[in-house]
Amino acid sequence: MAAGAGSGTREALLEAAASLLAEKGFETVSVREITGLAQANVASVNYHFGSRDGLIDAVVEKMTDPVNRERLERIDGLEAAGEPTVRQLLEAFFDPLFAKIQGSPMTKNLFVKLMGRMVGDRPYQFSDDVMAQFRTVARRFVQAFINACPGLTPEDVFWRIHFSFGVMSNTLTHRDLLTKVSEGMVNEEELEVTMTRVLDFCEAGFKR
Amino acid sequence: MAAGAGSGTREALLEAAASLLAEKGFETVSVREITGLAQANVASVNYHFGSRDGLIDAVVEKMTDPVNRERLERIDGLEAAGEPTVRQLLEAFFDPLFAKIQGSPMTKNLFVKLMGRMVGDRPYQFSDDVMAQFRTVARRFVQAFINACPGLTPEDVFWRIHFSFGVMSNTLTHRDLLTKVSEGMVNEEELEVTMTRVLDFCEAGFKR
DNA sequence: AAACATTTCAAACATTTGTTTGAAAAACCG
DNA sequence: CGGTTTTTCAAACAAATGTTTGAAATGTTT
Repeated sequence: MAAGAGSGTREALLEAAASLLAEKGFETVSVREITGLAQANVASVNYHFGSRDGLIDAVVEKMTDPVNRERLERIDGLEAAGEPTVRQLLEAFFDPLFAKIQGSPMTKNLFVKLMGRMVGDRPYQFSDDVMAQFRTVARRFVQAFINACPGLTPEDVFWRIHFSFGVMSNTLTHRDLLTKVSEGMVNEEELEVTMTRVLDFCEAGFKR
Repeated sequence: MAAGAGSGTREALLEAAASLLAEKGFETVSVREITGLAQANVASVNYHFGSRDGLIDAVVEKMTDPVNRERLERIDGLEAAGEPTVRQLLEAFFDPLFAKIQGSPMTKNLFVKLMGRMVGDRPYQFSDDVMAQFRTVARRFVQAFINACPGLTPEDVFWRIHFSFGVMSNTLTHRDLLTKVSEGMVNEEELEVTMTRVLDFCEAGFKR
């Protein structure tokens, strides 16, 4: 049983699943769509991942793992240097996501949407591993945000973090929508520009 | 062919569909789940609404129609009295939603989630009627927001409206999540209180 | 009551879903 | 090479999907 190396089709399945999940959400993508895109047999999903859910969990884990790891590194660095500001915390939390997005082999749009769905879609539930990881990250950041907002109650801070999450999720998932809806008033722009907009908006929301 | 009056099962189907859609999203709810909850026959959906999609469209239309109508009335009133502020516009846009939520025969949580999903879920597409209605509302509000933000470019304003939408959608759909995740730091609260939080956050995001 | 339209319902429709099977093919190793 | 494990694949599985059917039941009108 080879542990690290991928078997070709295994990787192909992961990649195909990722782009389809990004495009259509977690519930509506079928095994046959995935294997079709990956040019693999229908049974390969169950062979390599045990089940459809196993494949989805694998996709999610593969993306969240390095992101959450870097988030912890970033906040470590910030706290070593003093008391981080709200802006710094927002960047420490969201930047690793952008970095992963930018460096993705997938087309950017797809990857971005997938990331957005991971926080937005229900009733998809993360695996216990991923969930535990998120809890660790959350605890660290929540405490840091509270420290960075002396004028706000912890409850207030909690809600604003939640709101920022919502902005991020919605923006990642439906960024292209605005160009369509705006009837020419909003042009396509680089992801980085959009993300600065998001950070500006959220940072302002923490002011009191 | 009776036009206005509902046939009992017709109403039951609409109500059952609404609560199930709210709970599980647009894609995962089956016709048999709906008819089961409504205590109606499987065929009744196709008889009364032509198809599953027809039923979903009917549910959405029934909720969006009065909300969008009142939004237009509210902005009419505001503009008749002068130049509305950002806060007033946010309230004019979101209050009709809350009003409908509060007055719903459904349990609040379900209705709230359904409303949230209507802007958040993909790849659900509104019917052409509903879409046209939204476009009308959007045009009015966008222009008013632009007027209310002389320091911002139309593009900036557009994005911030989009962000506010995201906050609202995410909050409506996943409001209960925060209580679970916060590990006791955030208590359940009235919807109205949460909505004030949302408005505060969004209003701040429009400042420059 | 008779005639008509509307609504319900059990049963079956054809597809599609995720998963399993068992044998064939490929890869690996001594 | 021969033996073993790993991987592929066509076919079939049971279950669930939205939809259709045609006859019963109900309601309405004359």
